[in-house]
Amino acid sequence: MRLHRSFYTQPTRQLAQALLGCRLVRRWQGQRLSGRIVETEAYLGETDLACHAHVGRTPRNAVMYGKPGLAYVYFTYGMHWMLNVVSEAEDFPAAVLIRALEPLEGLELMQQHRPVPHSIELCRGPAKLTQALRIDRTLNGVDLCNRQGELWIEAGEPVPTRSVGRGPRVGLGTTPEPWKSKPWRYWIKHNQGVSK
DNA sequence: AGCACGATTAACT
DNA sequence: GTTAATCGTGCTC
Repeated sequence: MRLHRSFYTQPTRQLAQALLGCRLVRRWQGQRLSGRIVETEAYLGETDLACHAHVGRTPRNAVMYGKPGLAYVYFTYGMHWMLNVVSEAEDFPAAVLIRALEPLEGLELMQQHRPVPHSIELCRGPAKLTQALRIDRTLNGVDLCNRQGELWIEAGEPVPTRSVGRGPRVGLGTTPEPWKSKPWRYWIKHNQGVSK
């Protein structure tokens, strides 16, 4: 069952933790490609200088101002796509970046999209999982709650708080403090699918 | 019209 | 540890 809209209206950091253990599903050529979410990051509105919305509303980040439960997919470094889930209320620009999955279904197709020696490496990174699941600009703005959609999230075994690791977000480069060090990255402790 | 840079990855030394 | 790959975006001129 697809997660209901109300799930995505949670406060963003809470949602980032609640998404751990859930199953991200992509329908591709009639088959299911899926993985368990094991690592996320929260991006929290215009005041968060690490968030794309810190410059205000632009054509690129407009989806983040939309309904909770939309997919915000953006292009970066000239070659990579990143998947985010829009959170909280409409007009408040916040989202959760999905950074890593533990592959569950459709591993053979994922290997065709992204050949690797061991299946645990298929989705161990934000740009790796979008390659493996064939997520790109065509999915920017799609509604994860739409019954007809080709991308959605299903509930999983909840992860107890004691099993959730936290730390600073990755790759922020020139983002000023204190935003650069806010511990808004979450992962499942001791999980092999978490990115390096 | 031109520029600097990025929520990364893989392939180097 | 360092760096090239590669191009859309937002800002300056």
